Amino acid sequence: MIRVDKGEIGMKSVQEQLRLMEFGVDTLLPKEEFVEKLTKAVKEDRPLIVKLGLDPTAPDIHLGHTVVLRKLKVFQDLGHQIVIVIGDFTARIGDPTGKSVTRPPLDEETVVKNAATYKEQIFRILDPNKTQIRYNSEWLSKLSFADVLKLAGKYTVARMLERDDFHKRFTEGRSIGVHEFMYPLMQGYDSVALHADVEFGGTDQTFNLLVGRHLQEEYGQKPQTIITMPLLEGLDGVQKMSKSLGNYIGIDEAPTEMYGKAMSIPDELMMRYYMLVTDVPIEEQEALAEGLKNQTIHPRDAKMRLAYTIVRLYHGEEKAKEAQEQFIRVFQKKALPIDIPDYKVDDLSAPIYIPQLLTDAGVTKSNSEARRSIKAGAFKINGEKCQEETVQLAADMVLQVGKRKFIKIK
RNA sequence: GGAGGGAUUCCCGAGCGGCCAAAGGGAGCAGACUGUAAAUCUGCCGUCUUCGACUUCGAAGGUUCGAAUCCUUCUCCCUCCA
Repeated sequence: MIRVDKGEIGMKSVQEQLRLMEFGVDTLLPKEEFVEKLTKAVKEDRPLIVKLGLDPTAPDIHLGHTVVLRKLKVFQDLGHQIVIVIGDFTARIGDPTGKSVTRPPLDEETVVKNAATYKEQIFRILDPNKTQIRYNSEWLSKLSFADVLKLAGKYTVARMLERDDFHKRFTEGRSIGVHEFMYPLMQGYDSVALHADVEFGGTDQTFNLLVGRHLQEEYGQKPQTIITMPLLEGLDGVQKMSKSLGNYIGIDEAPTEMYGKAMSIPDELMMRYYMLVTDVPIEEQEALAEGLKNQTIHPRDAKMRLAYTIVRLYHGEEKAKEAQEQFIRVFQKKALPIDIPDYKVDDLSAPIYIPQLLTDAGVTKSNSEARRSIKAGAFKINGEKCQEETVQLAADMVLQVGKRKFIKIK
């Protein structure tokens, strides 16, 4: 059983809490049961135990991951108890969700390392003093084979096969390891072990979350409420944000980088980003949406505020301001950025082969790419287009490739 | 266990002895236009100081003046039968 701090739950009415909780969620079910639970919690001044399970696979958190974390933060601010379960034990199987093949298990060292990185990044959103971190090996590794059999007996193969990805793999003749069936059961058992009142996840987690409900009932507990958050589309506006697709904004990225990336999201996604990855109050979001609709607010300005807000959340007010100024300077006024990275050149006395220099400086990936850029007219020296490959350079010259890559010769 | 099909450049996908660094599409990059949005048009899209050279078509060998294309072995994937 989980230890909980008391005393803060009654601060806001059930109605008010519900409004904040529900904003932006994909599904919350079952609703009435949750309202009942929440009402009781407020009355008894007993925080809800809100669980989020994380698989310590990819340790770098991007905005897509923050969707769920932001909502948890809302719950936390309302006084509820957040419990992050790091699936160190389940990682040995690998969540089969959405996968068409069996995932390779992670070794222990990687799991530990990833978990540490995770924790650090999670706490940039959640309050570490009010968040519990648990590892599911804590209870799962203690189960005997008999316990496991009992657990496995609570669910049927047919129901497992209802799950879309399993179903697909099964009908397509792809292999499903028996142990993969255990994954949802283990995740569900986490809820049992923690007596979770609520479990969060992405929409792709729905099945696993439901298994948790089922198991809790089987073990004589009140089943948890499940809340799923939408998957955030990436910068391309189509596919979900993910590192492998390169369409993400990492929460560790530099302020200007973050700001720029945020400005490049499609207009249609703007309000969605506001809703899912910022802390802008609901009323203000509604006002913005209204303003955009009747064209009293320029989409660019709304997006600038979004970009500003995102940077502010991870780097603070000051950096956000700087990033915004930089953006206006470079992209609206087409001036040079404030701090251009220096690049030392040993000998400026003779003309220099530019492609090599650009590649060495990390501005282009290869000499060939650099040559192409120069040919395409994307290369500028001090703002002047230059199509020569070998150029006599001087100190303090600013070389530019494309719109956003600059270096200053030293 | 048996029979067959396949593996091509970031992805999909043509090519099936020379004209192939390899069609086409997607993604990406750049230019114009803009609000670093969208849409559109244009160029690029293996590496190399590039009218040339070098390394690529699952891996290793072989045949040939010449192979992504033919042969052998190996690895992996798929389909059907049991």
